Amino acid sequence: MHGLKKGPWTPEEDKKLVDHIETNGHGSWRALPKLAGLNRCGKSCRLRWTNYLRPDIKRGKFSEEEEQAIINLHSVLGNKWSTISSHLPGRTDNEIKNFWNTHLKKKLLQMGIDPITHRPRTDHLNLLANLPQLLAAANLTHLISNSANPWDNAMRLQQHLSSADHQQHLAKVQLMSNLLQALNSAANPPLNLDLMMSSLFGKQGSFQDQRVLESLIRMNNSGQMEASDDEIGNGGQIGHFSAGLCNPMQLDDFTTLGSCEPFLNSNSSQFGGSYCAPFGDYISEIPALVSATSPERGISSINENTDNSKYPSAEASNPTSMTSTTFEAWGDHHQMVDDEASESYWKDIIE
DNA sequence: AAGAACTGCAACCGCAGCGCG
DNA sequence: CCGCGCTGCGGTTGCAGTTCT
Repeated sequence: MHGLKKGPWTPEEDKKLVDHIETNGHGSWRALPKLAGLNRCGKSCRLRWTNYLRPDIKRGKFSEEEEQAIINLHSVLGNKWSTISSHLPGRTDNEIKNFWNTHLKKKLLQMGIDPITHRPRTDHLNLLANLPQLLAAANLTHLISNSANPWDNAMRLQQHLSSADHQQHLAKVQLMSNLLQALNSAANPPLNLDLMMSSLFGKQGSFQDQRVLESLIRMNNSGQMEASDDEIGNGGQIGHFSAGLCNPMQLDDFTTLGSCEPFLNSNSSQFGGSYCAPFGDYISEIPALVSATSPERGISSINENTDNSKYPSAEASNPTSMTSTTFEAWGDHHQMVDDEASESYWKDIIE
């Protein structure tokens, strides 16, 4: 039909719509505009009502709990905004979609998490430069996803963030990252391991700490870490590793990194994820946020029980080719009770 | 102070699914 | 089974408000 009004609604139009629906219900949306005396299409009326005028709509900022719920639900459901909104009373799919696109997506990206796959990003190879964020994400996502009830997450998160122990680990990681930037500088002299160990970890440095550092230094001194032109152009970020590092022989040097649990968290060994990263085991310790599958295929694979190879493979280098799920990613034998509770919780939601 | 760039949100568009004749 | 109309959904756009330069 010609001449139908489009664009923002006026208060008068809103009133007409509300009055009509309150007295008659919406009935057929197509017929409604005529009955209500509105020069709008039915679709526009429906949208206005469901996204804005409905009396049960909750307006205002999303709470931490809602935020975590959205992240968890999105990791399982993908962009099923209406399904997600059905689990958040008073929130519309449009509002959640907007909130995701404007806030949560950016937040996850900043944490080094791919908002589509909910896994740590592998699209940029300068992983070391993002180590602090990745590890923070690993710790955070571990907290988020190990809860049987997502509403508990905010509390857990808060407790965790105040943990001095955790902050100490992050500080170490930050130091490591900074150190590696220095390693990658133009001067690049051979390095004194003992000096660095004492600087970084004091006399308390563990054997694991030392092994990690040794590996990094060995890489540096043997010239395996190179800064790309792009990264130099990016203000001298730490160099990425040459593609050759996905070669198993060279990866041998990195397997020691898999044992650096102090940098991750005390339970990091439970993460059985397996995707290619220049750091092999080390990065594979970091879990997906919730689902290790991309949302597009996540639901159908919830019940799969694929055996992920421990080491990077060509297939595993493609995040979208992952077959493991969240629940598998938590994997192995640790915290089975929590994991099972979590799995059933999300299964319930999906069903 | 002014213009540019960015951000957030309401609204629109096009498509898919469903029910009905 | 097919076509049609309706509804709901997800992606995208447009614009007002805010921040930056």
